Amino acid sequence: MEIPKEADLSTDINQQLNFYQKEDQALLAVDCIIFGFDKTNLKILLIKRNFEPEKGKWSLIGGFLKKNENLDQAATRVLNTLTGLSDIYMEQLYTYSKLDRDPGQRTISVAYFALIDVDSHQFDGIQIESARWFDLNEAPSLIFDHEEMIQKAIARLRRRAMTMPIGFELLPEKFTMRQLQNLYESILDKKLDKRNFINKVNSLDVLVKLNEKDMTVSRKGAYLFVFDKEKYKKKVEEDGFSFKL
Amino acid sequence: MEIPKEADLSTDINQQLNFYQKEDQALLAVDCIIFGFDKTNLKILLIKRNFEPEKGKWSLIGGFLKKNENLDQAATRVLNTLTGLSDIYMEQLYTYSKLDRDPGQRTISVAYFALIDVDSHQFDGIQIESARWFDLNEAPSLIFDHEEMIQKAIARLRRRAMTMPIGFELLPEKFTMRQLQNLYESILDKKLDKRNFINKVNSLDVLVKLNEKDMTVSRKGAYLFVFDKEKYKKKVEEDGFSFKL
DNA sequence: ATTTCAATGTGTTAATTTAACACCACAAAC
DNA sequence: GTTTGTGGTGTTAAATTAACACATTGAAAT
Repeated sequence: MEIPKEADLSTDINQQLNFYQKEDQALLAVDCIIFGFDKTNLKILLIKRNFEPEKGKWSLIGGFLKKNENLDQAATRVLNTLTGLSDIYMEQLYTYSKLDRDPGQRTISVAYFALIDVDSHQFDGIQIESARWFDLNEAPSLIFDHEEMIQKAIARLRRRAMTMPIGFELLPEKFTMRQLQNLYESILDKKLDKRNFINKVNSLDVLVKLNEKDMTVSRKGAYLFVFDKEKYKKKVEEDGFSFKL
Repeated sequence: MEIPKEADLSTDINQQLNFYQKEDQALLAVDCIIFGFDKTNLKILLIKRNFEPEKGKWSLIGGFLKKNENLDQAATRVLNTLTGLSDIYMEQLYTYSKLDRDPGQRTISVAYFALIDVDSHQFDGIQIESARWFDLNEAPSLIFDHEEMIQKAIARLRRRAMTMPIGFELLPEKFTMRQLQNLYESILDKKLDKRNFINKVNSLDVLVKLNEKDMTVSRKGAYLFVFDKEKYKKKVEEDGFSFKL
């Protein structure tokens, strides 16, 4: 469906009628809160803005909705354009609409959050020359309402992590128990008991222990695990099983 | 902040610069999922559309975002205009952006859900001549993606009801334990054990039992309770207490 | 006056879940 | 062969949740 520009309206007789033509229009943006995990810490990806307004300040990556795409597509496109990444877990978070949130022009922004494994995905260097990973607590101050967005994203991530197996989006395919626990400790921002954690994870019965060790992590090495997506799906369908950590 | 029309852009030199002027604009709507409770059943408020497109079909109440208001204000205004109600619990739900979701014109819609007590709030009759409360399972089929919105709203309401004391927004100030339980059973769509429910509610210690009975409800009558908002707030602040039902 | 009825109100116990807790094993470095 | 850092493993107490049944009330019907 076309959105005729205002100038086109009068000549728009053979197209779909425009029932709402006297209503105000607005600029719609998407901003992406990108969480990453580097086997130890939870991080977010920020860029230094290279355009006005607020050029040179740190911000979330973002872009504008185009007339021929929906918001999910816009968020995916923005993420892909700036990082080269595709096939990433993304979820709509909240829509921000304060009148003066963007001094450049009245803009409504739909925030998305994304989860990626820092180590497995190498970015195309050109696209991210001004991008950097920041530890959650060490992030610089950001433009507009981007910090508010991040706070909400963290809260959402926490809730999701407790009830859905999205944590695995942040890990490489093979991971150690300790890495998984580190991830959850980062997300929840609290220490967990090692034995209770393992017991709990094992009771969910959706991990497969490999006959393979990660030797980089200690003298002794640590067994690697993979998340069994199929088994998880089957459980959800059959027993109405739900991931609760 | 003004949003200049496209036609104004060339003359817009004394105003704020428009950095993003070549970007597409879009029409932004808000739609409200209004939940009500009539002491027995959970209901939603729908209206028969009296304008094109889809005139005569049932829909959520909705309206367009104006350039001088944010989305929360738009949702509040829409609700107030159509029902006369103000001071209502509202919460942003999700933003819908499928390209052809509204055949009238490409429109992005931000859904809000609202909670009101059916009996305490009498509507101004004129504004709602075409509005009706429907039982959740008896709702007619709706225009656009409004049914999808309702499904999401129900899911959100369920989650909220388990962790925040928003249920009380749906009840009159004074209510019986049975009404409270009916409400939760409606929201969760399952039967709860009477004694366990009361034990749980009492253990939260945020209700005050009045020396007053609702005699309409049975021969014997049932004690009335009120939710002690102050006590609740104090608990949240002091002990980090969280409402968990 | 007695009975009926429909709804209220009230506690205990078993089952499950969660939380607390400590020691040995291994392999590399020295 | 001793030290060192990390991995790996079970049990018990505490807290929470779930299951469960019967007496009370007061109006209405007889």
